[in-house]
Amino acid sequence: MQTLIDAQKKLLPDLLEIMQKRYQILHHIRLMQPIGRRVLSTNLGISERVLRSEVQFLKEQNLIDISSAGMSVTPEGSELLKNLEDMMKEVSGLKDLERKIKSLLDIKDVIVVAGDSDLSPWVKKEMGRACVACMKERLTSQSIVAVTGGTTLAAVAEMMTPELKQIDILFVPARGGLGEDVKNQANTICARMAEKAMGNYRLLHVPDQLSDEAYQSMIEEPAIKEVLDLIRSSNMVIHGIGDAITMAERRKTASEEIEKIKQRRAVAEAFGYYFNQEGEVVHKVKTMGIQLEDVKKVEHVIAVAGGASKAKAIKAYMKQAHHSVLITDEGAARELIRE
Amino acid sequence: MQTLIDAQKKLLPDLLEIMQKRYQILHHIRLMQPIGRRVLSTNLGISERVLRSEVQFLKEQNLIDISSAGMSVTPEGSELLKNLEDMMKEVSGLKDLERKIKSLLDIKDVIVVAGDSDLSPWVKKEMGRACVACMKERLTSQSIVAVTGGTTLAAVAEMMTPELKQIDILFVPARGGLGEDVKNQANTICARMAEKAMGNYRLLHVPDQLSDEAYQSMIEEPAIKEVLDLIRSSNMVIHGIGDAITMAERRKTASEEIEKIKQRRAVAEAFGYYFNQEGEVVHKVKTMGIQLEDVKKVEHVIAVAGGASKAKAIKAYMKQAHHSVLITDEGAARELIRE
DNA sequence: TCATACCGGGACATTTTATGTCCAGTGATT
DNA sequence: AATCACTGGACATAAAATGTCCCGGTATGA
Repeated sequence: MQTLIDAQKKLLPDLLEIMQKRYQILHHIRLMQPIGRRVLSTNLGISERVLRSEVQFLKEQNLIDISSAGMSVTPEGSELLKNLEDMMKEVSGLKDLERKIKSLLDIKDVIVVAGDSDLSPWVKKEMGRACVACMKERLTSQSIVAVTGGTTLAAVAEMMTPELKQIDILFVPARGGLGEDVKNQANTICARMAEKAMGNYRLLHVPDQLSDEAYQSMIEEPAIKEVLDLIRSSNMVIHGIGDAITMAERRKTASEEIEKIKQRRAVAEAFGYYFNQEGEVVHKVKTMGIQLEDVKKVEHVIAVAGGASKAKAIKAYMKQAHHSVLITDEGAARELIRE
Repeated sequence: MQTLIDAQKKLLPDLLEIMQKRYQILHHIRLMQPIGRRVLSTNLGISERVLRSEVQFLKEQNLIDISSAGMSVTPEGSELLKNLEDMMKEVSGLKDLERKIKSLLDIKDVIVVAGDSDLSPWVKKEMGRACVACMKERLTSQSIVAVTGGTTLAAVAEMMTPELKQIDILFVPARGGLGEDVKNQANTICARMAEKAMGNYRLLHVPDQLSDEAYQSMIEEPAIKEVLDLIRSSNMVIHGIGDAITMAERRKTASEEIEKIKQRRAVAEAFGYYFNQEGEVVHKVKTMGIQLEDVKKVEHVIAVAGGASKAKAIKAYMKQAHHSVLITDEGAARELIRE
């Protein structure tokens, strides 16, 4: 296939451009459906008129439906997107990025989606979609999936779709409260994801701040203990990666702790752990649930994080996570390579 | 790969058309280089102006060179042609033809090139090129290649190129004089092919008509004997297939022999043997060199013949040559299947 | 050495296609 | 009922493709 694409690049570069344009349009429609021409055209940065011509074409090809509510892709269009995804990545150089980053960070697998989530919010959704596809590839029957919080994971949850094959999936939050907004808490996301996947879920109801005694007694609670056991026996973990300072500040972290984090030069954060540039743990939020050493034993670990601003954090975290799959975006990927 | 192309076709319905057009242009340029626009455009049946646009494009892509002598393909263009050959065949249905004919005639391998050598003379060249490629695939070091005469074989010789790998090839004529024009005699073609291939060759200088005694004494000649031994130990035979009557008439065949050939319903001819519809030998020209039973023992036998008019002959001959590889053209192939 | 035929490429009219611009009609939502 | 975002028709205009003509250069053969 590689040779075919290379040959096409030489023999019809002009057509490949058109193809990319149409693919991108279809892609965006799927992402934002139902959507109107105006919004879409400004989003894609092309004039409304040319979008209109293309849209008409896509409609004639039965790849999209057009209604008064806006445009949306047909099953056929969806199928097409799936079939062309790899090739378009190849054409646009994303595959190349993936290969480079995989060898640069020396990790299991890398998926790079187009765009930069710092600049365009929809890129997160795209990462979410990629993550879901990645999950489905790796899930076997009777899986327990542990998820963390964060806006990126929220996007993953939003893009979740029910599994067609009869697979029982149980979603659990990876760790207890880390001090986030309700919307971005692991519990919320866990429930949302399970709902979208038509799977089951268990939650971990633990207050953020706990005295040691209370902590010990909670652990002994049968209801809690059961969930904790499930978490520890999960065979897939999906988590985000954050910039250390940003995360610490977003959470209601005590100022002395923030000081400590800064002093120890933490750059990355993931499921409550803070890492320095070398990938060493310099701080951890005290809460129950999965621990770093547990994660290393989990079969599938998928890290999702994008945006040029997170490149440094990704690099640092990945230094100790060669076992993981990384899902990121073009912005972060290019930044990673540039360094 | 098919799904990829199908998907591409949905996004770009005329992709294949354009690809085929450009491929065909490049292809023809290689075949007829150096060539000018006018000749090429009439040959391809497209207007000179659109050819000009395409040619300009190909030049910009560095696929062809343009000089005052005409256009010729660059090494890069040549590489591209090679890479795309299989796929273009698939697209244009030639691969399909190959498969059908292979099973229809039940032979080792079939290569079909585009066109009909009855209608366009350059198709012979194309078969020649295919034959050369086929030879190179099968040749090992230290090969002896026996070739016959005929215009088709002359085309093969013209398209011969030096072997890059250090392979010693010795060319010999398969059989002695069969009564052809000097230009199409096995000796001539043998020498030409060796020259083009930068290989060595031996010739077989025997008069066409010989009395039995003279024949016997010639065979004993050391110089002749040596060549005959080489011929019999050859590991590749390249030959054409002709229509029986046409061949008999072209050669200075005695009228009583022609009568005999006609009476016995010969339809095919190859290296001096005449075959009826069932593939049975009904006559043979008496000359030295390789015999039919020798041919059956040769490792690689390649038959080259094209043109709708030769379909019947090909079919007949192949009935007793399941061991051979057939190189033919679209015209003959379609005719073969139609029957 | 010269004539000739073929070569590429410049120039421009003409046709076809793509794009810009404006706006009418429609269905859903508030 | 009013509003809003959506589609789709219409038409001018810009751009690209194609047809047509011709020129100067160069290789080839007389």
